[in-house]
Amino acid sequence: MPATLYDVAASARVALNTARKALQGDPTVRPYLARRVIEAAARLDYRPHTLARALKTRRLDVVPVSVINLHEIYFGELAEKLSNALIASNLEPILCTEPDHVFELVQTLNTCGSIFAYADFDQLSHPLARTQPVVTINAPFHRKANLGCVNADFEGGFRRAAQAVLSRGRKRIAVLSEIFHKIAYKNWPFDKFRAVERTLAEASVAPVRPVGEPCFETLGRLIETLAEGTEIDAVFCENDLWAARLFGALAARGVRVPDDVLIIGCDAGLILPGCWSVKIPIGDLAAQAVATLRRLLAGEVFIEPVIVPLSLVDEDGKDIA
Amino acid sequence: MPATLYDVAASARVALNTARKALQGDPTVRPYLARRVIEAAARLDYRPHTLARALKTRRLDVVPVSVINLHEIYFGELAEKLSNALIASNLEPILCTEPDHVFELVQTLNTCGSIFAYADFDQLSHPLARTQPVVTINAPFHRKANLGCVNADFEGGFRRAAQAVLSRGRKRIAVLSEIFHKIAYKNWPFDKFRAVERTLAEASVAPVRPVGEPCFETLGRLIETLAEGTEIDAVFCENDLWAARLFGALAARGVRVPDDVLIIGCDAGLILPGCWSVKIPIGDLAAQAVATLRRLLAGEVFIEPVIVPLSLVDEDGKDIA
DNA sequence: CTGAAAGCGCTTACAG
DNA sequence: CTGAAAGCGCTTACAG
Repeated sequence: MPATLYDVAASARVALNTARKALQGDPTVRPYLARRVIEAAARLDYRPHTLARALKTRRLDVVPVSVINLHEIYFGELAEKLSNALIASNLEPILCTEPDHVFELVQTLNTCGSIFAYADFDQLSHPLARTQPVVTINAPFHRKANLGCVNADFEGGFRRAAQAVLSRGRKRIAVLSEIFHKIAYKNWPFDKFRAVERTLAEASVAPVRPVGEPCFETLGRLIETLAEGTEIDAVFCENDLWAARLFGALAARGVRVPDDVLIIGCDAGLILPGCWSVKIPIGDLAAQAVATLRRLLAGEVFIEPVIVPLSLVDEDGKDIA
Repeated sequence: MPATLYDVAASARVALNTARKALQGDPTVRPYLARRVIEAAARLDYRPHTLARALKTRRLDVVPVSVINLHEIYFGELAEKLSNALIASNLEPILCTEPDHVFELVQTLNTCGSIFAYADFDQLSHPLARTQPVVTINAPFHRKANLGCVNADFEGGFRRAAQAVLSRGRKRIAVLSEIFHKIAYKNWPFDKFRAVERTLAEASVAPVRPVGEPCFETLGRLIETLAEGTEIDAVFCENDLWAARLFGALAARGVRVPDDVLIIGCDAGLILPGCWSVKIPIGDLAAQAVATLRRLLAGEVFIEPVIVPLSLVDEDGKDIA
């Protein structure tokens, strides 16, 4: 049975409230009493009971963090960085994989705010913001009380990446992405590859893609197309893992990277020789998200969206102009 | 202000306790009253207050899960699978990146058990097991009350992998692993590559490695050694990411995979053409961990360790004999 | 500056 | 089968 505040007070021979004040460093407690209390607490290995406190104060310093797809390296790293940033900020992170689950938690525990790391949850995050601060990461911005918003600048990042590819004289440019294949032109707000398409269009370069489809959906399809003799000299991939798979498939067929085909991945976990990668500054996203949450908790109501820039790097992590 | 049980009872014109029983489906409540209560609860959008309940029952159905290094694909996937398995089992997962943090949570919230997904935390998990069930994943087994243990069979898996490599006639076998380089022979319990070494030794094959070192620490070092003319025809890598990096470095130098060098990765996230990978059944680990926790919660005190087998697969995910 | 009382929302005996 | 009372461990007025 762990010691309660009552035990501490009894052991220090003071009133309950005095014990509490002493432990919270309230200066209105006489020093010699405070000392007695603190010693008693140490002796009894007293720890405040978070539940009881939260029940009374109606506030648990717990922040549910919704991060889906933890098996993807981007989300895993984001979850880790968010956790660390919250702890450093004296908040208790609770990672959830299911966004609905955050919703439940918030209704049922007295959480103090939450963070959503995915675009598609307006219908969850907005009602939540009526009760308490919510920060979204890479979700569309809405000007709304208690709602913060931190976004990576996919548009700018991929525009610059496309320009860099064009500036190297590449004109037969393809996109390999299952997601873009599925949701292209569906008004998805963070459509990396639409920025690429727009940039190509401005340079009057038509992307290489299967007739009637927005891009290559599978690696097999892309390789097939190459084998049929269609020329491709650069490929934007959904992420670094797909970039590596493409690298492997090309290497197995004797296609040289980057001489024949330049490969551009994303997320910077793994950049193979000659490849490029668009780097998402995950640590910055996490830090900005927690900073925004802090501002909301401190009472700010409307906060402008925070935009975090991306960069384009080579295999050594060096910036590419 | 959310509705409380008191509100529901008042609205249904029954006593507090009757309302509670009705909501919990207690058959001793008269049906017509139960109906009134349930309707009132629905009308008021009542949700039981988890904190208050836990304060009284001294039991929160929350399971802290300690998973470090979430940015690594293995841990990310494990965290995700554990979360899903716990939710499916009606327990509330709380993911923590810091193991010490779990310790704090358990002392401070009334959690009902916890899961540690890393080997090195005996000094945390064992004291915890005095209070409540603890399940470790890939940690050394200790016969101890309230302590469950689920382990992947690294020894067997890598032994079979090494045998498969030998059976293909490869004799110049190297290991590329920063971790093994650091902790080899330090009694680390899940030393994948020690199993490889033993298997080679039994076949009287000496591993290829820098003089006086347990293995290659960096990719650069391995490539250098190859360039100097040392023959290597198979490399065990720490994981699939390093396998891919090695693949890339070899491809850039015109070395053929697997003809010249066979690459064996681990974790099966990413297997490039011609490579092999030792597959850790993460879903099974998670399922077994939750099942073990359930048994401990149900009152079993001593549980034998659960061993989950690994498999060796090729780029298509097919088993290799 | 200190201490006794009420109450957060629930559950658990227990009396009717 | 139903309902009034006590209490989980804290905090928050408030009286001394």
